[in-house]
Amino acid sequence: MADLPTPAIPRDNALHPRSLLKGQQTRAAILEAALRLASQMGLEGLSIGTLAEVTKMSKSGVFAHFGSREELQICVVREYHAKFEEEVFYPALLEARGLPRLRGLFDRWVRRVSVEIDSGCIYISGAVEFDDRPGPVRDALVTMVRTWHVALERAIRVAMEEGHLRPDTEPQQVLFEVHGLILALHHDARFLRSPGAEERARAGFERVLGHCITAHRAAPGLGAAPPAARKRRLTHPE
Amino acid sequence: MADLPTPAIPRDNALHPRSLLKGQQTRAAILEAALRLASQMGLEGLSIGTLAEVTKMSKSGVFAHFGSREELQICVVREYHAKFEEEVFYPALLEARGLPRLRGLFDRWVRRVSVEIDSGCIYISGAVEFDDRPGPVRDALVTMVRTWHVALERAIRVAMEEGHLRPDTEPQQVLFEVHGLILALHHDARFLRSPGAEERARAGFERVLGHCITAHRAAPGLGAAPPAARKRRLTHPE
DNA sequence: TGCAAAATAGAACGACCGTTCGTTTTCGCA
DNA sequence: TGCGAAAACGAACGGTCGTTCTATTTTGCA
Repeated sequence: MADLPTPAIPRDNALHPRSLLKGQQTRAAILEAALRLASQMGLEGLSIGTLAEVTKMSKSGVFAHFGSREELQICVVREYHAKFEEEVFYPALLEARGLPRLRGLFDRWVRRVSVEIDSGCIYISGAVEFDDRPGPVRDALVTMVRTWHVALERAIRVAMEEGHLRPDTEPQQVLFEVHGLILALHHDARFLRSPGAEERARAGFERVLGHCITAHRAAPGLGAAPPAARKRRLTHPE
Repeated sequence: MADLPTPAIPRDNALHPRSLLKGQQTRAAILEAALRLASQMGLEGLSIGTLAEVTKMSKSGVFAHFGSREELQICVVREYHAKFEEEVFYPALLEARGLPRLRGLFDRWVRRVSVEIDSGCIYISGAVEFDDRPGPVRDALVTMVRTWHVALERAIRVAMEEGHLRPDTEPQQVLFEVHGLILALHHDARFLRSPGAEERARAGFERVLGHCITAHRAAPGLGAAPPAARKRRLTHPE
């Protein structure tokens, strides 16, 4: 279950060095536009016609790259996952094991949702759109979110092992509450457009930690990066 | 700014006693079906054609009662608000001022979201669907959610006045975190379908309260109902 | 009981949707 | 440079959508 099955990228051809074959690079361009569109209108609001307009292509031209709207949606979900990995997960791995890394994960998560104030988080909107619409799109979404949850839970457990969090901490409970803070941030900032949501999310995080932290004032700082961050990826459960 | 302008109910005609005029009662039936449909498919997924099938009417027959799809959506939002008021807000007013009432509000809120595990909360799904889609539907949603937030915040303040919560409690912060717990409950139960979400939400609530409670063990109980619960309604801000 | 008004039906509209298919253009490589 | 393959196009199909319009039925009350 290592990772995303990289879809149909032809072998690293030794001849055509770094330039993707034409098809792949327009496909990438379409996907980028689709990601932007889906962030605004939701995965269900993503239409091939609009996508064709934005990319200045014909509907059938766009369509040919994915074979069906559903496949397109799934590709968008995977693309979002990759971006999320890159911006939130990987950078946090460079911070010291335990509490600093956990803080790093949350901090980048908050930042991402805040940045997305006018673009929308596909995990969150997708969860609502597909919560009772079975099918491969829903499955892909669930897999991605579960992956992220597992990664977060692991970070919490590591913080316990390192002695930063009390041994009686319940990782699932902490995860639940922290995720709630992010959802509330998304709701208040994006929907209600009430200011101060980001600070409230951060304050809430500190309060959640305050409950299970051992060394009070363990300097919220960023310890020096560990010598060699092990190459690790988010891996999908099951 | 008292309340919902009761829409177009003809004067309580002394002659046709309790039976609504035919139009009003089929309108009510349509609205009920619409509420059920919108809970499953979201406000955007609500279509007049499907609604006509469900109610065994013609599309134009359904349409005539609302004049536009947008009006229908707004009516659904208002209907949901009324139900929410009835099931969550009013009953909690019968409990003792302060902490008991606050607990009552949260308890019923949780119960509602849990019951809705297979029906969907329109406040939550609507917030995601309309977070960047301006218009009267979004406005109606925001108004309703704000109303509920104000009511909750007032309950928190009352608990402070009663001395149940520490005077340095920040009502907005508590509200933010409690709302996050509900959103996480909705997400985990409905989307991830992970068991135990309800208990985690309740545990989180107790932990949030634990931070600002004064008299530890103030018996989570339900004090006798106050002699005369003042007739109060959720009133919309602004 | 009868008549005006209200409620419902039914057909049709234009717009957009995802998808198919045959053609034309462009690309990648010998 | 030229040729086969890949990519993009453009028109069309069947379907659903919200909405409009004109009949037809049902209702409420004199």
